[in-house]
Amino acid sequence: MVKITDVARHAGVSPSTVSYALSGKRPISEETRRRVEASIRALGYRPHAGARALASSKSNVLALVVPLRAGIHVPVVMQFAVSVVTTARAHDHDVLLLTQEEGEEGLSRVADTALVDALIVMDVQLDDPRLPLLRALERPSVLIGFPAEPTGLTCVDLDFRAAGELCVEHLAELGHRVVALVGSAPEVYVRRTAFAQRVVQGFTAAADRYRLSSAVHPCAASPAAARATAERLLREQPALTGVVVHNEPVLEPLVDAFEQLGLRVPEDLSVTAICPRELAESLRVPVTSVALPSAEIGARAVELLMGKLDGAAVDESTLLPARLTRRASTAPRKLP
Amino acid sequence: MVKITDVARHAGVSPSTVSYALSGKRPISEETRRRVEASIRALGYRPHAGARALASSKSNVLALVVPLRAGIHVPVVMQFAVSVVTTARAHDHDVLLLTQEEGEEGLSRVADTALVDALIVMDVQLDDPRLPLLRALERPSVLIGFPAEPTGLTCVDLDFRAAGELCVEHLAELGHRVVALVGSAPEVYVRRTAFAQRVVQGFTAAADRYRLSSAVHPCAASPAAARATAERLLREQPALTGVVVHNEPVLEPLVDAFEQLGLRVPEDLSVTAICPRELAESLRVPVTSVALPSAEIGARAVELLMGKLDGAAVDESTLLPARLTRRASTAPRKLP
DNA sequence: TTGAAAGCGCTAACAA
DNA sequence: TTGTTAGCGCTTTCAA
Repeated sequence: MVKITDVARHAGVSPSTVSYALSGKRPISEETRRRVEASIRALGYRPHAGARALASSKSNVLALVVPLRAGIHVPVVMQFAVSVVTTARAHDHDVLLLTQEEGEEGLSRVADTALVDALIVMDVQLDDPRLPLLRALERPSVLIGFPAEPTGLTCVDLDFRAAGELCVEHLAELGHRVVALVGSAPEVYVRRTAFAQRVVQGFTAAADRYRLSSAVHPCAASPAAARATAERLLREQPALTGVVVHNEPVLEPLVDAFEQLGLRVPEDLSVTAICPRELAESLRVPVTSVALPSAEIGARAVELLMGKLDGAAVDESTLLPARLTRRASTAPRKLP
Repeated sequence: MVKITDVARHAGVSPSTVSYALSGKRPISEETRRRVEASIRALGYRPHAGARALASSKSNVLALVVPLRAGIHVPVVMQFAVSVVTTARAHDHDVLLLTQEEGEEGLSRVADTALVDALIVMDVQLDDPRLPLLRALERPSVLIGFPAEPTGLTCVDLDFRAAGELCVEHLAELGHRVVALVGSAPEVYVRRTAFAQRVVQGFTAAADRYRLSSAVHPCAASPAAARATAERLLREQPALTGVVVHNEPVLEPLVDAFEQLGLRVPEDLSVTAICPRELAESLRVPVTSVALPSAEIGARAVELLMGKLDGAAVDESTLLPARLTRRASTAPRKLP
């Protein structure tokens, strides 16, 4: 293995000069820098990560905790993960993958052993059991999602409450008076997952504000559940003309089910969704939607973390604004 | 930060005794072990990962390279990743996540800096550009998938060739004479992704052996493409009665498309798939399938790597046997 | 602008 | 069964 002393000897300088040439933490003459760089290339030198971590107390690794539970939409998780890795690499960091299963013990393990410098936690619940630990940890962390009590934590997410409101407002402005929210799987609510709760809050608040008749239906992530939900909606709210869907895997089967039940989208029923843009665009009838910007959220999480690692004061709360894009699935209510 | 010398002092032993008590690499008296463990707990000691890696030249971290390209089915990738992480943790290792994008440079970076002890590479192409590097690397690796020339590499995968054969054999034995393979997205074949190619080989070989009339159709991962493929199949092979689907996102829309075109499954058309078991079971008509055991493959990859890290001689090639499960989507051919 | 040298916290060879 | 000690390869302070 080539080490820093080998490079130093080859370049005719001291090891510290090589180190500084690499880190840029002190000025190096043009001439010396060139020699050092040439030697590094000639010898194929790569600094040893462990030695670096030991000497500098920085591992340049971030932990990413991904959820693996019922009701979460896997492609969205992957998009997050990829954007976290990509952004982290742009900041010269790597990403260690942890599963939710490892729980609090996993978090303290990687933090306390200095395996990672900082942590990103996904799928936060309103009353997440990991919060006290994250607050106490000596390493910075960023949550993707807002718990009920975010004080002392750094959180980033789409403004899901606004997303729920925007969908209802859009439907209300199109003249719809009876609306429903088809939400995530029941387990997601049982766990009090933050983002799901906030959509419900936004939906309900806006529906009340506009004096709409409204209902909320959790829905499991299967075509069968989608069909059952569609049937139930029509039974319980026969005058229904507006639906908000916050459940990716169910969006397409739900629209299909409505059409099979004789409701044309958007002629008889307007549908809006909160989901990744690509999904909304990919349906046979492109769906009016509030985009879920996974890549942006992941990138933002990493950047916040980099700020904290640099000792900067960063915003405790980053709510990415919800924006609604009109597509073919919504239309003014037909007058009876 | 609590360090090993603190623990040693607290327990009244030497640092090496603490180290050995932790690693079990030499016998420790019951009495001493108890004292050491008590001190570790009392002080909340956690060994510093970097210091460990430096002294032992083992980081206890594996690299996992995940694909992010068109035509790969994201949930399957996540299943792999999760099973790799879970299995790695069972062997006291962590997992560093790399994206395909980082390419060969990313592999040598994490290997040469000793950030990781070993690597797992997914989405291998028949003539993967990373193979020479992986062969030359001083650290062990395992490929998920078989390249054209696997000599000198350790590979694990489902026996996709056998999977393709099994599906055809099953159809042939049910009396079907005209069959088609609906494969992965065209890009996947352009890249010569190993598993997709092998399915085609198995499908074709078995069809020839049984003297079936057969055709292969790559298909993009969208409902629209599924529908177009269904129409094309019926146009080009009007006597078609058996279909093999090797394309997860397309399975359900394809079956729907066939039914809308007036073909009942399985009465008019028998459908088999190569896909995760859960997907095959979840359709309205459960699909006869060869299961893609992602979790098993991921676990096996980690175990092979652990063997190699322990200096064991492991099989160069691990082909998990393909097994076909009959479900409701296949039936004997109706006689005309 | 550069060099010398003291650690960073741990493991493992050597010695007892 | 245990202790002593020499590194592991790098960063960073101190000194020039």
